Amino acid sequence: MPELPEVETIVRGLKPLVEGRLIESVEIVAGLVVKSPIDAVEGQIIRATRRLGKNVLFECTRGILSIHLGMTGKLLADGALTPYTRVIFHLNGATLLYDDIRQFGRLHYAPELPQHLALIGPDPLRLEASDFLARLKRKKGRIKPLLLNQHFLAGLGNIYVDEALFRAGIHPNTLVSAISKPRAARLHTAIQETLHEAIHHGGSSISDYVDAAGRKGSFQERHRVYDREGAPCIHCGTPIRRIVIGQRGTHFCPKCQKG
DNA sequence: ACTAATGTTGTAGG
DNA sequence: GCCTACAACATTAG
Repeated sequence: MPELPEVETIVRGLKPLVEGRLIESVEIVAGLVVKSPIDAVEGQIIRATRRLGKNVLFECTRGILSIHLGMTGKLLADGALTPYTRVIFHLNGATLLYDDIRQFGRLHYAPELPQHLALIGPDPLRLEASDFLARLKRKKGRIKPLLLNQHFLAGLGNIYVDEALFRAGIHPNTLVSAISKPRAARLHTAIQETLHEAIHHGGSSISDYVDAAGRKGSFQERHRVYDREGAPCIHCGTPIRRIVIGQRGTHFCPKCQKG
């Protein structure tokens, strides 16, 4: 569910509500999502809250609590408990809930940034065009699975890859080696513009996503291809097509996005 | 009943 | 080592 813009929106909402607070206790309702002894954060203060790719990081007094929301994870400040509440963080003066229907999310605690997070790729919003081009040049295969790979760039998911490729006029099946330099530069711009606009609109709420206050985003109303199979392309009117690439549903305009 | 869903990871094969 | 396909994880919605 939550890609970079959704996680960014959650972190921005959470920041003023949790930073500086003491984690008094942690209640693990369902242990499936908990991957390391996170109750070690009890008694620690949340010094900073930030996003790393699609992960939410809570930098505490003596270590880092990292949360990946999987497909249906939610972090809710002072929300109501549901049948899907998996972890409850009791803070001094606030409650933070981790809700997750499918339980694909993961919570970790460690004194240092865990290896699986230290190895992810750069943030697409902080990546210069020249660096993006240099990284692309070293890769083989098709562009869509590459953009979904968190070791290449950290934060893009299925929605924003389809949207960015549409804006750049690139067919999702295109071999990376066949993308010209100007076209790759256009892709870099398209990725950043799409992410910035999505953050501005509070992310995309397709089915589950809500921010830390429980509010939906509105960027789904501005999707140009994602979840628009059969609907007319905003540029040429051609029906948007849906195919499968790399085992993921892929949406594109067959006229505006040629190989 | 069947399929697909905003994600990641381990395994196997080319 | 790199890339791809597939299954698995658990649950809901159409």
